[in-house]
Amino acid sequence: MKNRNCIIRLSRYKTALYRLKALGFVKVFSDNLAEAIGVMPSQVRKDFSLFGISGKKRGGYHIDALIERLNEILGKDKVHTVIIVGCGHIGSALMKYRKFEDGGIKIAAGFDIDPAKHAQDADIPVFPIDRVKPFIKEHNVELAIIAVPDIAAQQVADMLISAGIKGILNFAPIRLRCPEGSIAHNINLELELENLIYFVNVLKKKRVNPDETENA
Amino acid sequence: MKNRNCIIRLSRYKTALYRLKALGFVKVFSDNLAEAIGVMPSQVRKDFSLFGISGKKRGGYHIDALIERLNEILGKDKVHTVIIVGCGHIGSALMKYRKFEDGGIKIAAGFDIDPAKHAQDADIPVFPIDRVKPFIKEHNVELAIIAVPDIAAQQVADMLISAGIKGILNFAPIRLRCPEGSIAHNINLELELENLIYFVNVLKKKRVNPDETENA
DNA sequence: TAGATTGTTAATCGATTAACAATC
DNA sequence: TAGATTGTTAATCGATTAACAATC
Repeated sequence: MKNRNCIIRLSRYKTALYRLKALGFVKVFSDNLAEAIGVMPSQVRKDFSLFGISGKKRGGYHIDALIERLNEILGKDKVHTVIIVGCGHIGSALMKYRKFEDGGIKIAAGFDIDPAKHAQDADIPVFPIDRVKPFIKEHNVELAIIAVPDIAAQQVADMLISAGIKGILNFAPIRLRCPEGSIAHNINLELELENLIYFVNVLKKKRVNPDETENA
Repeated sequence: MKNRNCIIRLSRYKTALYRLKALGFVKVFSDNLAEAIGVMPSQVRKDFSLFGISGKKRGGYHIDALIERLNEILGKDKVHTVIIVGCGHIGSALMKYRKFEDGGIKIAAGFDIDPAKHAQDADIPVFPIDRVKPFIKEHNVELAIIAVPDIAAQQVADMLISAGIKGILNFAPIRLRCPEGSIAHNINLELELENLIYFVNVLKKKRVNPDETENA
């Protein structure tokens, strides 16, 4: 169904389509897209049918139309404004992350508790944290990135949501709880690395003992 | 089975266990852990049985022993050395990321093509990129974080793997292909935000039309 | 003992894949 | 037309959940 994996695949199809387009292709078949992102052709057609995307039997899908439709589904047909709360190492790196801008995501401002981080006249200004609520309301911001220490994260999230934020991308190593009507996705960097370490170890054991193979 | 989700759950159990331990608890039941990370108690017991972790009927699991066992399974019973290739915004933020150090992950060095980034005497030194191969071999490094521009990422990955790297955590917005015996996990920041945007839009549609509800 | 909790087996659920009729 | 490709239905697969006997 229209679960997280499915939506992620839509993004990947889109990326692949931009590449094919740049290569001069005009239309594409489900096999091409399947191959490009590493799934079965029936998965591609299934995903598309879920969103009412149709091609032409024998003629495949028109790349331009498909990109446009995918962007529409993913909400990428308009620019989205995002604020970043917590301008430490991670937060300020994200403020300067180019792919956001290229992808129609506008980082409007940063907020931090530390006066040394404040920079009201910078390209992307950094304001004191107590300015975040009025800022959200004034600019109708719906998306926020949280990059504060873990102990502060839930409190910051609650505050942002009460001010009108609907979606949070959280880099603090804690799973945020959200009331209905808002949503948080968590990126836990240490967990990702820990996970990788596990699978590297599995790989190493396989080398030594190729019989006891288990799937990774 | 022992898939990615299962391993991620092990990490989450571990986090929850440290918290319970800090709160003074000594033993824990499958319900407590289930509650803590938001799964069913039978999921917890199933996960544990997959790794031969056993408790006492009626007595639950001993927290200290459980933490130790989980760390062992996850390979966290030893310190892991990691290098970072690409010391731009993201790369240098990760170099300073405290949670890695706290979690027994040692960032040994950074590497960058840009001489302006080099800092051979810094706390975590940054070397020219052509020093990476000898460095990997000399220090037996198996893990790398890639934070270079997307066009360079695959080439860098190939080079690292040929030098002995087994696991790559990739921040370039491209899916790395790896030969057998090595593995890459990809973190695509724009895709994460795009995904969040989609689910926020679903939420907003639900508000307007609560009937046509679909699962997020 | 009675009651609670594990460990495992069986049932359910949902997502992926295969198959194939429709049709260009 | 013959052959290729879609769109959808049915089959498969795997992961999660429920159930329950064992036992502390």
